[in-house]
Amino acid sequence: MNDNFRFELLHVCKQTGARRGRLHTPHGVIETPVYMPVGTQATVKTVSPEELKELSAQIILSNTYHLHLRPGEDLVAEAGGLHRFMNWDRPILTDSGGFQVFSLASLRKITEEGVMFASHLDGSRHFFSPEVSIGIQEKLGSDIMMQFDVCSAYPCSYDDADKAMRRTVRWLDRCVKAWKRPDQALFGIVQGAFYKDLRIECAKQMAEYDLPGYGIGGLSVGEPKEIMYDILEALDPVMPQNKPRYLMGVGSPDCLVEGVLRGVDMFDCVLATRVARNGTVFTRSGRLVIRNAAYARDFRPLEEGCDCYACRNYSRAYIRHLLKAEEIFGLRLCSIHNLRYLTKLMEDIRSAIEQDALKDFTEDFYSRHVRGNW
RNA sequence: GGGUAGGUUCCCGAGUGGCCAAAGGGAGCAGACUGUAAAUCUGCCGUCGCAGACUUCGGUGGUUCGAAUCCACCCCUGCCCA
Repeated sequence: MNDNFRFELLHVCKQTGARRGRLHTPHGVIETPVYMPVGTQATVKTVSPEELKELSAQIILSNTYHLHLRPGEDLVAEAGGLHRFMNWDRPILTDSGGFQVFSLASLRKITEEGVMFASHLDGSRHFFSPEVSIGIQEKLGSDIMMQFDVCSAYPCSYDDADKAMRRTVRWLDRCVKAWKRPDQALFGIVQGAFYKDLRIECAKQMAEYDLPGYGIGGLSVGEPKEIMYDILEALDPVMPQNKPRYLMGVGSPDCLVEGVLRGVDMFDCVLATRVARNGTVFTRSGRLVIRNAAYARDFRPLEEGCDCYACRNYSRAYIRHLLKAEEIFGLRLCSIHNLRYLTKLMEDIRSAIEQDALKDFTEDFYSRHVRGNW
């Protein structure tokens, strides 16, 4: 490919094999492993770009399907592209709409040519194909485009997984052919559901395209975590060492740690911001349902020692009050905290890798979690 | 003082003889959430237990096999008139 998206593998943790890398893009460098906040509709819900920078977000996601429906890629292009439109000058990754084929399953029909959607907004019909998705993403002007893929569910029969994986590979081929702009990267997406042989075959086929990076899709769709970890372990040795690996839609703090341990470089997840809006925050000792009555008179910050804007200035009792009173500021404070929790977690992970101490870090991470989940 | 409309489970508010522990909201409590159709969704919400039992609809006393619902008196509240 070109040098716009050079990936440097800076260091491999001697304790764990985890990767410390650096991905170059036209809008700046991304230190990996990285967590990417999700801004589906050209905004990370409740959080401004300035706030995202303050909490050290390096890159954010946006979404092809959603922006196509509203406001439309032509309008975004007219605004000068997605970066200018939303006032975010750091890298942007756009998902292809493939996930909406999965999550809006009741509203679409898939054929080899592509997918016909009934818009979730007004029922109008929209056809997506590899070519259409790439065309939209080019108009949006994201730094990293994702291929249009077929994400299978859990559970999934071998036959269905096999078909979805092979179609995804064929669609990658079409995406590659449709892809024109050298200032945009294209990532393939490894599918194959929960079958290691399919996953490995998919990864090997996609590696031949020598893309700037590769996603791992179709995980964290309801399967037990151990199954996801198994798949990641199977993929680690077969995915290109010199390219970033992006585990799509993951995740919770513990899944980020486990993913890095298995060779993943990039993550995105709505969990942090969604859960924040629903009254739960991440802490080093596990999740805290901050809207619960237990915190009504707790005047400590969400997390002692956290450097985020919420923790520097407000108490649990105040934030709980805001949430109970349905004040928007509460949603913002929880979102900011959760995003900062994850960006800080990744900073610490990067540092641990550099020091060949990610195993120690992981043990410490779990020793703090009183509840065992997240 | 007269008239009138009312007093229902934390609040609002349905219910006007049995299908009522009592609709529906709200509040409260808890749970879920992983490439965002999510500031959403689900559950609990008189008391104790599995079933079931028990105590409730302003108060007291009646009518009735049976009353939140009918009758009498009393207490209280809103509005109108004096």
